[in-house]
Amino acid sequence: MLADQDELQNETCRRLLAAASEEFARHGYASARIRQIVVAAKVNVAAVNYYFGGKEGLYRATLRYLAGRPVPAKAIANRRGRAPEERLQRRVYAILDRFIGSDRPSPLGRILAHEAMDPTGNLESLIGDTMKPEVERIHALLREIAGPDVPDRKLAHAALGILGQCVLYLYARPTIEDLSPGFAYGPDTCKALAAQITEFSLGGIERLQRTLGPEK
Amino acid sequence: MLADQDELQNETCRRLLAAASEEFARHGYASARIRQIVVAAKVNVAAVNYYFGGKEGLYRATLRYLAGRPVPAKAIANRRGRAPEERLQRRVYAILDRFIGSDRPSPLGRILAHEAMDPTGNLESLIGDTMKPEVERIHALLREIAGPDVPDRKLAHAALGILGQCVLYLYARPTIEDLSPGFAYGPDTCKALAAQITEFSLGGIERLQRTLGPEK
DNA sequence: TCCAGATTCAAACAAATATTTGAAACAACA
DNA sequence: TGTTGTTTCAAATATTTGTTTGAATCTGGA
Repeated sequence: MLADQDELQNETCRRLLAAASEEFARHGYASARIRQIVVAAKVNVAAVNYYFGGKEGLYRATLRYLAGRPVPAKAIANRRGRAPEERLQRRVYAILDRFIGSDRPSPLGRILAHEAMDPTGNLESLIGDTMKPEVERIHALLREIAGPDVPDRKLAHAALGILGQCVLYLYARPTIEDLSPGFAYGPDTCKALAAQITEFSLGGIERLQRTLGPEK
Repeated sequence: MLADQDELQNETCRRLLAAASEEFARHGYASARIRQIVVAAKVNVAAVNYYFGGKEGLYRATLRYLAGRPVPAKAIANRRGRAPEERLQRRVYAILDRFIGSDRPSPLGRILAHEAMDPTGNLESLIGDTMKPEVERIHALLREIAGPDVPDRKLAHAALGILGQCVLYLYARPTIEDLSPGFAYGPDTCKALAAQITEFSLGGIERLQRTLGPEK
């Protein structure tokens, strides 16, 4: 078995990880089929055990492989100095782009969703690596926007709400396509959705401020 | 094999359906284990094929069994005459209550989520029976609230956003519990969440109206 | 009581699946 | 070229899982 950092140097490993990402993303750990993976990777069955020690090892390596990938460069440009509202929109866009930016659903996002529905024991670390920082950043931005008077609990809930609006498009893709026919996934949609979600949520925050009573 | 309507008259069938609901809800169709179900139901393995013709038959019967259950009475009280804002909150509460109202996640909701992630071919009818009417009702309420000037596309998106905020708590339960420790699922939470989601979303709608330009 | 049909049961069966194996092919190097 | 360690391969194995089977048990009448 190779060390973690060597996995990507090896052609067989690379093809295996790529194919595994697709398969695990589509069906989740339990329903994913090793055979399907090795066929797609054009690799012999035994390679899985030779390099990764088995299905579970391959799964964990796949998680590392996906979570370790840097987020797309265009999404990170989130310079300071801009208004927090604009930075929020960029954050929202970054999430959407990572999850539904391409024409296909993001493997990492889908695995995360499967893991959330039927945990295999790797959920905590996955969340810690991917969602937690995201939610905390949003929470902090909301604090900047809302000022000090809105209680923290409400802002935390609002941050989750924003996340919820984003991940709905990831989790429930077939549902969405069924509910609003003509909805097309892709980069353009991504930008438009980011604008709408941000707009909608800013309104929500304003109302949270207002219902506190006017400027106590 | 029995006719659909007779399934609930039979003790064995009833126990089987109850156990199947739990197992399918936990793991989804593919990962659910017949053996697990029959052990939980205290029933012989052969009963599955005897009464339902196999795993798939049991699954379909389970879907009928769950989708056919009436929504809790307390949630339906949605009389006309009230302000649309209040009716919206009642709708949101109804969804939350159906999905996360009890201490345990709703089996129907979880199966829906599994089905959305890895469809077995029963998704369309499930959505048609449960989610679609819900989203349409919300959409109509939003129209009442927002007036005629906000474009339909934006309202449709807002309706999905509300749904997204609700289902996040269903889909991503372990994630939520990890992200905001101390969060407790239950009837009280349900009421509080409905209030917050509604409040937040009303703010979003207001802002949608405002960005149209003042009263064109 | 006896019979016929319905239901339950333990065991066997067949199909699918991850894993192992031992030999063959390959690569690096003296 | 010959040798050594690594990688690939087809086939065999063990395990899990849904399904079937045929006998045993139960049930409701004649």
